[in-house]
Amino acid sequence: MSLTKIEDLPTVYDAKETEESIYKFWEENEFFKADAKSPKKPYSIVIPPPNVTGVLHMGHALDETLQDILVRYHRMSGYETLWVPGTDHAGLATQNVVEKQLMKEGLTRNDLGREKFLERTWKWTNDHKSAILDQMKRLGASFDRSRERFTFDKGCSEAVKEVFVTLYNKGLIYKGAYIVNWCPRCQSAISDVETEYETEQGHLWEISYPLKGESGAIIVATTRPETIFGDVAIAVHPSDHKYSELIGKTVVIPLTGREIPIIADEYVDKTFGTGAVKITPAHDPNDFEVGKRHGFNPIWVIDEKGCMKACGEVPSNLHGLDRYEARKQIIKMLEDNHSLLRVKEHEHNVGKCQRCGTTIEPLLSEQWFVKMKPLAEEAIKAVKDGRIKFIPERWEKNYLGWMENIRDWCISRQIWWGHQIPAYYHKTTGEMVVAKENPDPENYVQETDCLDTWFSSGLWPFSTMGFPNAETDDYKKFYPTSTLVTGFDIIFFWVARMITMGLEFTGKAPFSTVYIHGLIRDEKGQKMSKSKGNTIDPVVIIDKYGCDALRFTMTSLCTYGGQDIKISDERFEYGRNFANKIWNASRFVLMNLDGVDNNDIDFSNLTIADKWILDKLNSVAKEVNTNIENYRIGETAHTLYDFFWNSYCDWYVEIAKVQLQDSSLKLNTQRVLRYVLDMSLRLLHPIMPHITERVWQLIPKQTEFKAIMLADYPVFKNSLEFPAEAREMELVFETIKSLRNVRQSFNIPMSLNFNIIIHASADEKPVFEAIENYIKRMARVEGISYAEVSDVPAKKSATAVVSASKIVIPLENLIDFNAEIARQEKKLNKLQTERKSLEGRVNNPKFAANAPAELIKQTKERIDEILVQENAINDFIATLKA
RNA sequence: GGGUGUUUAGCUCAGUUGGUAGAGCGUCUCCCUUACAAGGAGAGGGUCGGGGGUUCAAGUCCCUCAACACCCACCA
Repeated sequence: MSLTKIEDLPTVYDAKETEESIYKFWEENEFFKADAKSPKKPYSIVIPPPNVTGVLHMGHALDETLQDILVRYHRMSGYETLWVPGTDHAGLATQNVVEKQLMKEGLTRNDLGREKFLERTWKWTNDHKSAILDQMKRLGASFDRSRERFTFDKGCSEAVKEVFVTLYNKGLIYKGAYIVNWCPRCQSAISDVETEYETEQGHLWEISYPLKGESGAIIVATTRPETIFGDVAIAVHPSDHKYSELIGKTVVIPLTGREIPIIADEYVDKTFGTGAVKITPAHDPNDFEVGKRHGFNPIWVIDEKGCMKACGEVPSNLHGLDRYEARKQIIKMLEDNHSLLRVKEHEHNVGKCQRCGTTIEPLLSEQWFVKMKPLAEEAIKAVKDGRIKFIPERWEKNYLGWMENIRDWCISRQIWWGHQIPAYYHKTTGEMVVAKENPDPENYVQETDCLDTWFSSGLWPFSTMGFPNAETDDYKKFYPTSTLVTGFDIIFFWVARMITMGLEFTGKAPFSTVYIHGLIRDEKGQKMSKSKGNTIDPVVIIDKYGCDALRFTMTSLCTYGGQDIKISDERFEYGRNFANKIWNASRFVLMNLDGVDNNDIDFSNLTIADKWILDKLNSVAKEVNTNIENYRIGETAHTLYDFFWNSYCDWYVEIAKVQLQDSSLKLNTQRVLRYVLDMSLRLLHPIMPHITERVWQLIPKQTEFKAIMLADYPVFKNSLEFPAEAREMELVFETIKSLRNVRQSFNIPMSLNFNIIIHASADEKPVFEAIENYIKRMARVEGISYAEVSDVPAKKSATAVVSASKIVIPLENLIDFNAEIARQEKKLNKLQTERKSLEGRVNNPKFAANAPAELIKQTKERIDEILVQENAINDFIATLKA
């Protein structure tokens, strides 16, 4: 890196310039590359692969930042760290994109045919495959691009085939006809988790089915009258007296006249609708079960496009009609026929395709399923026995609840873009073979269905490490992975399946911790979505505020409970301002390091301020390590912000300005300034990688590290503990603060330096003497003299009680003495209130009996302290009034 | 119907073994004090959703009610 002259550094931090050059510096030096042969202990994360069709959004920004923080922290903490990047082929999503392109050309995928369509989709994919990962570079992501993977690459295909064939051979994958969620737009089955329910205002139609051969009818309530042609029976509850006479009789379907029986089934709810249900096994999951129980053959009346089927069961005028159009027509026909008795408003939930929002059609069809129950057992156990831990813990319950009631997973999709199911059918006999390769391409054709895209993502933690080959260096070194970072919205889609598959195929939990963070929402708490137009583009934020500002702001908003995060554009000013603070404080330090040597701090020549900041830094290092280890990332950000801004900048740097004037202290002060800056930057680096690297490269020092990202992460050290001095510094702060308060209260201009008299207690006097220079400079004090605590303070003075001492500021005619009396009385009041409350406690015998001795001691000490201060204030007031 | 989360300063939210509340922004004063006005100094502001309980002591634990958000299930 080129070392810019300190004096040339701009006074405003230039994020753009910094981020570009710094990221390039890391990449060119291959600092992100992990070494599978390293003797260091491993830490690994696999990225939740973003869709190839995806564009970087705030959710990624948060997810990737958190991963990068963990990765950078562990890298600096001595782990051989690997972060595997990659993308997901996103079956349906990608297919839709390419189909849309074709549509513009007036083509459909069928015009091209499977092979040509795949060729085209591959081309599109190859053009876009890495775009989103390139965008993630803007986030500072330190993933190892040399290991970039794709869920549809060769290795992943191998893994998919291995897993599919094995599960099939174990009887855990089966093919069968079941009701699935069918998306008429995507023209494919989708899984249960891909179906989202929305409450809609609909209707409940009551339709009369006349009895065959006698008068009377049974009235059935339905929300979907268009399915009546697929009815195979009317069901009533066996114990429903209303209908007991009718069970076993035959009714006639209105409009077509087909005859169906009335049956009894426990499934029916006597209290809902009319208590009689039409049974349509081909188009309703519950009806399918009922139909199966009673041995009915399903009748299809709606096709894959959501249109009425052109079959004998459906009146010919409805053939090919869209389901909703057909519904209208049927209502009319039923009305004309006097079969429609009543229409009621009815609120109900309607399933929608997660991807396109189309109302799903429950459709009986032949699909492939994974038998989940047996697989789930181990996945439940692994979480229960702690092999896998969820952070925050409450998601465990969520996960377990789902796993314990898991249903089979429909994995086949009627699409072309994806892992084609490795099943082969004999061209003439139809015999099916499931195998990794076609046993005989002459005579066998492959199953046309593809797998759910989550099938391959479910293998991600080990397919990226070389599986099915368990002997690769990466697999041996980095599998199982350490932490999985993701949002709660894909626990079922992805996390649960990785756990299941990982345990089944590698015998190990694919990761030990699942760190679940909240979702990013807009300032009103609404989900961000393109359709709502409330999205915030991370790239825009980075351009405007800088990547580190984005990262810091988001990180600071993360809570341990994983609450959702509300953001708005202006929020990022927080991070930007902090970055600028770091920049300017660093500039100050760098500008004041002239003549400094390469030696470490001389511990025999430390001032109490030096000791205080070192002690503080030390405890911050301890806290930060603990917090990161425990996924308290937000607290980490707050701790570092507070330390750097409030302790280092506001106090230590100001004090250092005093010490730098003293030739006996200058050199060591420079070393302390440099050391604390260095360590602060290291502590901050995982959260704000660019600015810390940039500044760190400018610090003149001897170090074996080429970059801050490779430097040791600061940890707690006994040698940096100075508890006594840290406490003494409180006197400095209190003194200066109260003097500033006096100045403000009486509008004394900064230009006017006043003298003070310190009525110091015996044990505090030496401390005051040691800190005289700080007080003088930071509170603008001209001269300091001393008196006994017991001495009567001068008249016409403002006063401040600090600890056991009092500070008197003779101000002659400068202040309004009535105002000063009021000020003192207010303070007195506050103290008295506190004392009374404390005394009440101490005088309570139960408190004395039950409270810890240490607390009782502290309380008593505080009371004594207050009494001393109260007396002092009373003295002042008396003097003023005299 | 089942479950989870939220309710703390004007706004957005922190607050890990129970010991009388914090930050950022905003507000009010003052200040361009040679790192930083994206800054510095000072100030004001809360009966921690309501009610009850346990305890010497509750924002923190228990019960209950209310409002809001989300998840799961899905009765035609």
